[in-house]
Amino acid sequence: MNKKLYSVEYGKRNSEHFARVSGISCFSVKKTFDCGQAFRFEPDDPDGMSFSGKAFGRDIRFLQEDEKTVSIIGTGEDDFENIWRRYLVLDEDYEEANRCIVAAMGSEHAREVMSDAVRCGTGIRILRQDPFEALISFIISQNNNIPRIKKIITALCGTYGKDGAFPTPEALVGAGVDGLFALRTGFRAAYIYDAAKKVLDGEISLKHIEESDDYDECTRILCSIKGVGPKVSSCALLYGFGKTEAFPIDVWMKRSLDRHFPEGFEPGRLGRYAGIAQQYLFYYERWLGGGQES
DNA sequence: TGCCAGGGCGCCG
DNA sequence: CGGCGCCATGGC
Repeated sequence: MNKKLYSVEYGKRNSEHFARVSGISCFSVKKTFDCGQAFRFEPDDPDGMSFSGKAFGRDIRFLQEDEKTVSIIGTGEDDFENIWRRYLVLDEDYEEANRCIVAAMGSEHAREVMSDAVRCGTGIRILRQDPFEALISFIISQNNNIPRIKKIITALCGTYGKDGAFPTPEALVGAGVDGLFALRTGFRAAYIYDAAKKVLDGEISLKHIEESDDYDECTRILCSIKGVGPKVSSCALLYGFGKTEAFPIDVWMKRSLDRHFPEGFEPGRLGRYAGIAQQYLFYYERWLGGGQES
């Protein structure tokens, strides 16, 4: 137990500070930032070895040096320890998670399917994003496609965020439903507004949700926001609040479960690894349907 | 050009 | 409860 999962060294290159994380397993920058969990990152090269974007109000770049080495460019030691280590969940043992996920399946067939999904998706790391950003982002995601989600979030940050950071609850309430609607958010404008207002007023405490161990209570709280149902709620809890037992089911996941587990699927068996398993299945389903059959 | 998108709400049986 | 139309928009 407590085995060392990575080591880190700091440096400076071209007047930019960086942290180089080495000896890490199951970390693909490309898969992690291209799998539809974070919407503010874009590849810097066609191969996707490097992604740049914004998180926690900072400009940051993640560079895949080799299979077991990732450089975080634009951070010193303080930000690495206080922000990026947690954001990337570097202390999660993904090799152990992968074993547990396969072992948790109830039949040989299910183990084979899950094993394929794990092989396909391994390298994805479930990011722990800012709670408010995750909540609003997944409200925007509903009945929407990933390119347009990104576009709306970019507009939101550019118009109402300070220096391009994700907007505060106060800024979004200040925008008003009309201001949000003007950014082409459509019927989601009122939902975004309601979420921001409930957080700003203190009717909903994001900190309380973060600290709560009662998953059902967290769900009830988030679902009291207009336009937040089981799916948006579970995504926010998984990607923004560190509730790794969350198992969001969207149209892709429905297809995956129908296709591979006609006998039924019990996310509860996966415990705290349900969220990772869900992301593998989601990625696997999109890969199968995305025309990359090679 | 239509169908679809990391859904949820309101209404109806 | 379960099904279904609708919501606003644009990617493909």
